Amino acid sequence: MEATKHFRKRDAILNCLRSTDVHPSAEWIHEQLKAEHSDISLATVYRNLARFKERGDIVSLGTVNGVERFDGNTNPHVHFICTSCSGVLDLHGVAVPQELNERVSGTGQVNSCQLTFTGKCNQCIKQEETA
Amino acid sequence: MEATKHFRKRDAILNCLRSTDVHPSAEWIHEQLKAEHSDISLATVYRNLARFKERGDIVSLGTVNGVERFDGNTNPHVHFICTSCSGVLDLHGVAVPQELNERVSGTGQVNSCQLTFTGKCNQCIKQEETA
DNA sequence: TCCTAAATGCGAATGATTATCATTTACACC
DNA sequence: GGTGTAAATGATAATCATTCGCATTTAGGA
Repeated sequence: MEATKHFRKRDAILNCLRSTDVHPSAEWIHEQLKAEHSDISLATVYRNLARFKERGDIVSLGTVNGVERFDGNTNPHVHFICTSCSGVLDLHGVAVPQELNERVSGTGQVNSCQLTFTGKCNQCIKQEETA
Repeated sequence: MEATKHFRKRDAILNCLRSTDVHPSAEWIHEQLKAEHSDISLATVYRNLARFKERGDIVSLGTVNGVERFDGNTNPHVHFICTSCSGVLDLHGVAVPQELNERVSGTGQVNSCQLTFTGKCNQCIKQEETA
C-alpha cells in the first residue's frame, strides 16, 4: 500500500532532504519534487521545512547568499561553504571538541553548536586554473 | 581638526560597529547614528557595511531571525546566540583548535571559520524564572 | 454520509536588502 | 575664486526570499 495522499508531499519533502548531500534551499527541494508532484506548492515546502525544523527533524545551516539552507542529517558535523559556488560540503572526520561545550555552559544553556569553514572548494579552484 | 564631511558618516558607521558588543544589524546602527547624523540614510549604512565586509574591516555573523548581524572585531572568536532574545555574545577564552584548520585544507582553501553556540542565555533564563 | 481538523495551492503581503538616480561633497587643477 | 571629475549620499523604487490568508481538499472517525 502507498502512503496516504494527505502526507505524501510532507514525506516527500523530508525524503528529498535526507537523500541528498547538497544541503539544499527550499526552492531547490521544490524543483526536485515537481517531477513526482507536479502540483506541489512552494509554500508547502516552506511550511513543512519550518515544521521539521521546529521538531528537530532537520537542521538549518543559516543563509548562504541570502537563502536558507537545510540539512537532513541532524548528527552534529562540520561544514565547508564555498564562497565561489555557494556549495556546502560535509567535513567528515572533523568535530568540535566536547570540552568546548562545557566551557560555554557558563554563558547559558547550550542547545546546539555549529562550526563552519568558509573558502574556495577544490572543484572551484580547479575550474579557475583551467579557465 | 575634524574629519572631512565626506567621510564622516562612513567613519561613524565603522566606529559605531567597533564600539559596541551587541553585534548589531544595519538598522540598529542606523538608529544609533541618527542622534549625531540626523539625515543619515539607511541605504548608506547598508552600502558601507557591504564595503567594509568586502575589505575585511568587519565580519558578518550571518543572519539571526532573518536579519544580518555584524561584528567589528575581526579577531577570530566564538559566539553564543540566544534564541530567546536574539542576542549575540562573545565567548572569550574559547577557541577553535588550530589543528582543525589543517584538517580541513584537503577540501579547499579555507578563508575563515566560524563557531557558534546556540541556546538560551543566562539573562533570559533568569527572567523566565522570575516571570 | 457527515463532521472536524489538518494539509495544501494559490496569490497577496511582508520585510530585509539592493539598485537607481539625482544631488552633494572632496579634491586636484587652472 | 571657478571648473571638472569621481566618490558618497539620500530618497525612493525595485527585488526577492519568505510568510500569511483563505478557500479547497483530504483523512479519519462518529
